[in-house]
Amino acid sequence: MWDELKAAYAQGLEEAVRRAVEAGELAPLPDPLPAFAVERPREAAHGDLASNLALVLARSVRMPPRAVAEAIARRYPFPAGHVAALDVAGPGFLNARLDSLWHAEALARVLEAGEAYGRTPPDPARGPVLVEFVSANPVGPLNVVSARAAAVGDALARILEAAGHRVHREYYVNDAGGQARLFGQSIMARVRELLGDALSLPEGGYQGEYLVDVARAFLAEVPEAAHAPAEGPQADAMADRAAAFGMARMLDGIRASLERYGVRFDAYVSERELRRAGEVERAVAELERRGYVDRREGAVWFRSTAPDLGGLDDKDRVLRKSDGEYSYFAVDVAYHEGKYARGFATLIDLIGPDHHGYLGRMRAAMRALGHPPDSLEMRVVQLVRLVRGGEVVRMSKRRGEFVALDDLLDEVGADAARFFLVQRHVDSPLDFDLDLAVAQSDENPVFYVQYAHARIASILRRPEAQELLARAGETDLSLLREPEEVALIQWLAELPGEVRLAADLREPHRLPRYALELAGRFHSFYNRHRVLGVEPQLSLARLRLIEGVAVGVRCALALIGVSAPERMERIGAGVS
RNA sequence: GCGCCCGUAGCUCAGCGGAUAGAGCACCGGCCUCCGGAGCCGGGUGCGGGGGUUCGAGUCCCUCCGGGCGCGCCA
Repeated sequence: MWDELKAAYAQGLEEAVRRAVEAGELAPLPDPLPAFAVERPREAAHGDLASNLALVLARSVRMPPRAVAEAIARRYPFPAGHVAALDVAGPGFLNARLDSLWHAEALARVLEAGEAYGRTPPDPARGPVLVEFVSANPVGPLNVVSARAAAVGDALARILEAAGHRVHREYYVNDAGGQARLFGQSIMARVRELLGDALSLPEGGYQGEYLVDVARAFLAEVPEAAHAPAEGPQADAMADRAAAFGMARMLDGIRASLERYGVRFDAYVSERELRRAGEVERAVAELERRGYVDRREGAVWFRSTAPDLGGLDDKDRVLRKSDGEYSYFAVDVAYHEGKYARGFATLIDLIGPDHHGYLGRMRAAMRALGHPPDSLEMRVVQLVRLVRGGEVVRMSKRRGEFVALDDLLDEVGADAARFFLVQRHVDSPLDFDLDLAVAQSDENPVFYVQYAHARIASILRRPEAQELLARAGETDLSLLREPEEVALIQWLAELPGEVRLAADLREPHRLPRYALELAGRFHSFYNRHRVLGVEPQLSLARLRLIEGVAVGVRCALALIGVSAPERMERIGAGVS
């Protein structure tokens, strides 16, 4: 909403410059003026919009910036847009103040748009975006880093959609290869344990106790597993069956957890299926056809350091190991190539910290296959530490004492989990304070925001409010002129820009912050001014204002998958 | 050693090259006959160091210091 206004202001300023030049107050300037900025100042005292135009022009017209600014201000074509006043400040900024008509119009637009506020209609000219996230190996329940990836990835997808992109959410299932085999062997070790042998897990195997249940179920499903040898080809075959069985089971659990969490994928893509469909061979053959493959030391290599690949990678990568197996990387190349083949223009992967550094080689591969390397993006989702009572909670999947997504949901609920996990910049590590997340207090940001919404709902439910709204004709929103009212409207007007920025920068954490600020401004307003019990016209305008705030809260929370309740249960407020 | 990320208030973190760098928590003091006090208002300290680019640098470049991560024919 600010964008149009900024553009109008910029235009007005350019016009003012032309007039000043014609009047001989400024030296002649090139036709398209040099680039200058129009922005929202951080300080309210600096007006509603500020421009550095005079500072930019100072050098070429050889005048002090303030003098340039004054010349421009004198020639500014009022009335234009909704600028009510212009003044020169600081080193030569041109600060504009808006009139209350603009604020009234801004609020009216929020109310009119309702739940669609802040959303941009899809632009068919832009290619669809594929967001791949979580993609945790199906060897156990999701841990908290996956929970973070799920919250962030889903929020990012929602934000991109709101910004007018077509989005596809995908989970890549690593259900083949070395880890899968190890997983199957770990299950078989548990099977033998159930049959009375001492537990002997393979080197680096999965230690989680939950595999005992998997082993029991596998034994029930495939009784002959009891007679499988511990080693040899038959053992391998049985381990593969155990792996497939166990992974299917784990994946079901993962899907159920995600469902509880409110995160849905459009597709789960199986590595095993990719291999079976021959996509890996095809991708490797295509790289070879294009001249990026070497054979040496018994292996097949991707020449990612080839000079025409732009130095994206610093080392060649193995595609096919000397034992004849494809590397993880080769399969992933095939997977990514497939994403383009399916028509996606932009690929965004959320990856774990252990995949850091993976981007270069994958971009090199995509470039070798003829795709623009910049169209593949990866964001590292950093670690999460759970903190309880000021102490870090230790977690280890290998040792089986993890805290799973399900445990987190049991403890704090989906709203708090998602809000907290999205709140921070993805690539910085996050400490998740479990006590704070369940605190029924003002310190808890989720409650702070949800409370603001419930409070508004509560006011709107009151009979006096209902009555006013019911017989309301035209509401004069320009009655809203108190600083707290203006501050709320201006912040509401920021939402569309904030959504766009969050989409462009791939930074979902902006939305929880936005919501927090909105709630804060609402509480400040509410504490200072009465909505009901003032004169009816003003009361009506304020009712519309708080409706607008509720819309803003709902929109912001919806984009991160957090609910906006109409009521909140007061804990401990018993009958008495 | 090479590469990437990070270093902002006592703590957790924001900060689109702009003006006097902001929130929350913690600490101190105020505010309910009144729409949900799960709230509001006030109080103070900081950009790791040094160069550079710029009218202007927390933000860009170089360098040093400190911390994390990566550098497999693992996935």
